[in-house]
Amino acid sequence: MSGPSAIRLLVLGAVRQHGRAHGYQVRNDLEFWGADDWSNAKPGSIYHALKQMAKQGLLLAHEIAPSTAGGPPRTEYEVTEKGTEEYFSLLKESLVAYDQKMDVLSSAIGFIVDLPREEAVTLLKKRVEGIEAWRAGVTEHYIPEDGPEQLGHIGEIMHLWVHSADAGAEWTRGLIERIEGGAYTFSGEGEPFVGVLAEGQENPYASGEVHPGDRE
Amino acid sequence: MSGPSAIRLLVLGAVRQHGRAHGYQVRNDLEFWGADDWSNAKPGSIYHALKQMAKQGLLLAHEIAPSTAGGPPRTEYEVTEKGTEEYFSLLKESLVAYDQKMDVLSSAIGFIVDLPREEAVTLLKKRVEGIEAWRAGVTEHYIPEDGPEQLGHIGEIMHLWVHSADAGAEWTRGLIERIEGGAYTFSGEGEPFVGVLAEGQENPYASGEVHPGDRE
DNA sequence: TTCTCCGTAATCAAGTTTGACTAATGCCGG
DNA sequence: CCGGCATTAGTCAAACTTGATTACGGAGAA
Repeated sequence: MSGPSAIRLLVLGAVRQHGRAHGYQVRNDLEFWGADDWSNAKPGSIYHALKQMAKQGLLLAHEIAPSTAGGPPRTEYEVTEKGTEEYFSLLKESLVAYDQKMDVLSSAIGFIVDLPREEAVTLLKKRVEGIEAWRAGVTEHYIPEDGPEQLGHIGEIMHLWVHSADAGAEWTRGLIERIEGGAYTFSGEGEPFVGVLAEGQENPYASGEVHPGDRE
Repeated sequence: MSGPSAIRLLVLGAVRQHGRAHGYQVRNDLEFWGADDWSNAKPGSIYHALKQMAKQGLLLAHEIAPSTAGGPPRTEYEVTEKGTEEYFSLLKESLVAYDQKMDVLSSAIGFIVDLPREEAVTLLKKRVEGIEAWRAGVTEHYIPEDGPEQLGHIGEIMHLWVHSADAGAEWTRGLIERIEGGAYTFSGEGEPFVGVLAEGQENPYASGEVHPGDRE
């Protein structure tokens, strides 16, 4: 398992949308997305990912003089060509991979409009097929042997996974429909939707206030 | 977020079912459950959890002479009283916590029969309530402001989460019904279902062969 | 002016996760 | 009897994650 990682995609995508961004900017964007809630987009992970990807040549680091607004000297990053390749590869993988890892899928949805509309649809259809194949495999693998119910309550675990796989497939089909129906603005279709905070814009979802129902 | 951890519950529960177990046994049980697929129950994590919990007094470690069947000297573990407390506390928390963390829930389902039937039902009902509260909070928090659709395709992420929360609630309701309908054997109801490998029994789901649909 | 608090930006140490690796023993064919 | 090879059991370094902490400058209070 352990397919593509959510932070890498998130960080790469956030930097890319800015053209050039420093860690704090990325951190703010991801908070704006709510990604600190539904993925491991915590400060440490973000800065780590930035450095790591810089070391791997996916990002180019520019050391910048102390910022105009206080704080330690900051580093700005830019996505390299290799980074762009990695970005699209991660994005496509994440859309197709059936991992039950919602953070990865969520991240990919956030960037899905970076693809051409038909490609997005194709990938999502592949995703549905993947889920169906997985479902067939699992039910066959875990049920028969000596007839069902040999598993006792353990079977409920499989039940849970299958149920939520079905829900995932259903949601995906809905999304495909909406996209085919013309929703949203995809790559090459004019003014893209920008999901990042403009310089100086306030973050309405800034941390501190916890959404109701969240546990600790 | 970051509620209860799946490995701790899994390891504690596995050791408890054996009465006394060494790491490899636990590792095999969890593989039998498929837990290495749907949770981070990899060897390193298991041995780490064992040592950690021994240090914390939840497990008692017995150093044993080299095993009868080859390999390095092994350590057997036993759950202490404090460990039992932790176990039930983790189990209950995991059943109720609405984290969208399926590994935690799956682990808890595996041990749910360690609770009395009515308590299991009560906890699951609390779980449903929790999901509903979360849902209400999220939809309210992320939708209005300046009317919906301000989010563009980003709204699809919330859509996804809500959709799968609904699926989770539905599954939980189904389970409650089955349990109330008399399914499975719970604590204090006679011969319990044993979900571990007997000494020397072969593991039909031993690793190597990947289930169809799994990615890498 | 000086002190303190706040927002910005990033680092750090402690803990966790990973999967490849080691090591010891028994089994089987030649 | 001896060399591989599978099995059993566990270790380890490298990578990742986390939350607390540091460091800096500016705004306002005293």
